[in-house]
Amino acid sequence: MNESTAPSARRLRVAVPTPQHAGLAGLLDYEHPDALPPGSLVRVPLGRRQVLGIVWDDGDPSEAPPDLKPVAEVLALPPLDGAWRALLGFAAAYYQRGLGEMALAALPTALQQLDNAQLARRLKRKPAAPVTREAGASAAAQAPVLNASQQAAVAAVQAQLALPPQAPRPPLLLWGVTGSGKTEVYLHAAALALAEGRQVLVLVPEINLTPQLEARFAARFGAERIATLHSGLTPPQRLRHWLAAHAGTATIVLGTRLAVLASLPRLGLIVVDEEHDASFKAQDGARQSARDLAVLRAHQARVPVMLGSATPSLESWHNAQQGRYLRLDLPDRAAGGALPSLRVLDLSQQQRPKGLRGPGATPPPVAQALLDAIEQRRQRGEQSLLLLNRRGYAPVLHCGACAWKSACPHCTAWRVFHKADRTLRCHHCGFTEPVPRACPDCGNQDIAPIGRGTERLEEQLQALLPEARIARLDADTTSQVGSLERQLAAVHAGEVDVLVGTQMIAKGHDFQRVTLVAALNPDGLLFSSDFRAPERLFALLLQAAGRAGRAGGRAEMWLQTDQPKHPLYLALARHDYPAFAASQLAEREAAGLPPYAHLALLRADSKDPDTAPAFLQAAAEAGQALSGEQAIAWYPPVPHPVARVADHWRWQMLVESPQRAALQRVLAQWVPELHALRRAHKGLARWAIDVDPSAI
DNA sequence: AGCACGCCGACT
DNA sequence: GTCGGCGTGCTC
Repeated sequence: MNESTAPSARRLRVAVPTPQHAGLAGLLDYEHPDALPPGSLVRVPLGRRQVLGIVWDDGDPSEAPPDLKPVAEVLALPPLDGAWRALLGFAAAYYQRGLGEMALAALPTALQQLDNAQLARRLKRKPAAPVTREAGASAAAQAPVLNASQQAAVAAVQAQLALPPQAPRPPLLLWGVTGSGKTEVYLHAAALALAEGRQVLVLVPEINLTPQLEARFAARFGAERIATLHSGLTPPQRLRHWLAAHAGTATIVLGTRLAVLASLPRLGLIVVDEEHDASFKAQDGARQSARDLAVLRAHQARVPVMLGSATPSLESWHNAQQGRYLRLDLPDRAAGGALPSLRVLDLSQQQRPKGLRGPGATPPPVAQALLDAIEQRRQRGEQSLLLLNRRGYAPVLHCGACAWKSACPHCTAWRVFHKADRTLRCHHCGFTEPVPRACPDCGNQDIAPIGRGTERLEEQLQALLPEARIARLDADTTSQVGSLERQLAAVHAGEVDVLVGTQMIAKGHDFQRVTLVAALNPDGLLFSSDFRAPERLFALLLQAAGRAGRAGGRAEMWLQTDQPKHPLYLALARHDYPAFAASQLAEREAAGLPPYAHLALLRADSKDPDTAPAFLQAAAEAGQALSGEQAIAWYPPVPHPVARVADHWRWQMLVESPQRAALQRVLAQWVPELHALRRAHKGLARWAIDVDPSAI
């Protein structure tokens, strides 16, 4: 045979979006006439459909299957670089997912529908030219003068940027309270990376927080070089921004957790703001932690990563104590004004406000002393912020005559009474019905709300303070687009005296005229079964305290509690995060929890009550039978804290090891067995492994 | 996961 | 007689 005329097709190994559950390795072989560089995006046939795939490498020709299908189309895009592929390869292995599934999920979905003609049209519409090195440097020069601690933090980034590639770069943990000037440090650090012609990735926990940070970056560096990436974008927007990052025309990429897997060919710096925030851990799909992947990505790319927080995660704090991270402290409130002083109100000692006394009366939402303080603020034209972490009118309805309660027929949960539209709503499955006029069981007319949500708080407070202008901010009042901005504008304009809301009001937004912040019932989180609950509570309360007027000198934070002597509140009153972290770390060590142990959770659910626990039991036995690893603890299956949701029974089992590597090895052996086990448990609806779960 | 094929109940 | 229920099986 004549080699020069025979079309010698190349064999390519392509990552395709086949979930690991399909039993395929994730890489499938295709042929193509020409060599294609790894990272090339291709359209390939898979079964009866065509899918987007990523060329991973040239397969070994000696083990080629006989009949390979040809690549259908090669997308006219620069290939994804080796650093990106290494990151995705690690992430897929670490979180026990298929490589193709993981890699394709990181690409904008709109990319899958585009053909090359459309792609060419999109690429032609180039955004404005990237700012030159000189412009980046001069922008930094216009920036405000930094205080000494801010300068030290920026210098740490500068030093790491100047290191030779192979030198170790410990992640930088920027510790500073609200108002200490973390954002200014990010901006200066970004200017340094931009001045070297590199891209900067900035991660924030929530979509709500992107606009204000985007505005700060745009004002400093120009809007045209910024691309945002978050789930609030339309598919075409998301594609446009992703392409700008991939092409390098966007030099600042700002987004939520999904942005950590963006293609950034000239990455020079990663910033993770509010690094402790639980939103960085995905609760679906591969359940990856964007903060952990950011640290890994920076390490692989040999670039600095800066994690910022007033209340760092215990993992990061521990890493700093161990010398693996470098802690940088911003001790002062740069914007002026001290943190508000904390006043702990012992609820058992407090007088009930007038008008809500007497037998059978609902417990008062606020003690008389707090009510007086709110009224004083109102008369001075200052604002108060009331935090109640429960939306709706009342968490449950109850019949006074029989035992009926507003249970959800599909979940092990109560349906919440929403008075505004007179519905009972399940916050787990969404099941909604009109409120019954009488008890569905016995016909009794006397069905009463038990407990209090923000809706009821607003109503009761209005009765106690008839002249106050009260507004409410929670998921129910901000569901429409633009309504959050509208309501925030009203608060800023001084049209509101008292703002009532869920934790939404504690995050990110500055309220200059607020001089009183009160947490009305935070005790629930003190005794939650979630081992991270105290950490979240401390962060939430300190963050709420930070909302109060940075300018005004007499801001106060009040806290209503039945546990006035609880160590968490005492540490909070002293603004003493290190003491709190030390006590939490001691508890974690004693209990064998992260960061002293590494966890993986196997979750399963089934429509019938028996299949999920039976599958997990078999999985636990299969795990215990695995060879070798000594340092692994296999725990028995237990029901999920909310045992049934949307007619599915949810169970989970925990695997724990003091060594991350040992856990990883055992998971890699275990997962193939789970695929086989799944086939033996027919009624199983779904199962998933959650590596480094946020709660157990 | 998709998307087929493949056999058993209520409808035009 | 068909439309469609989701059980089972495959995708280089």
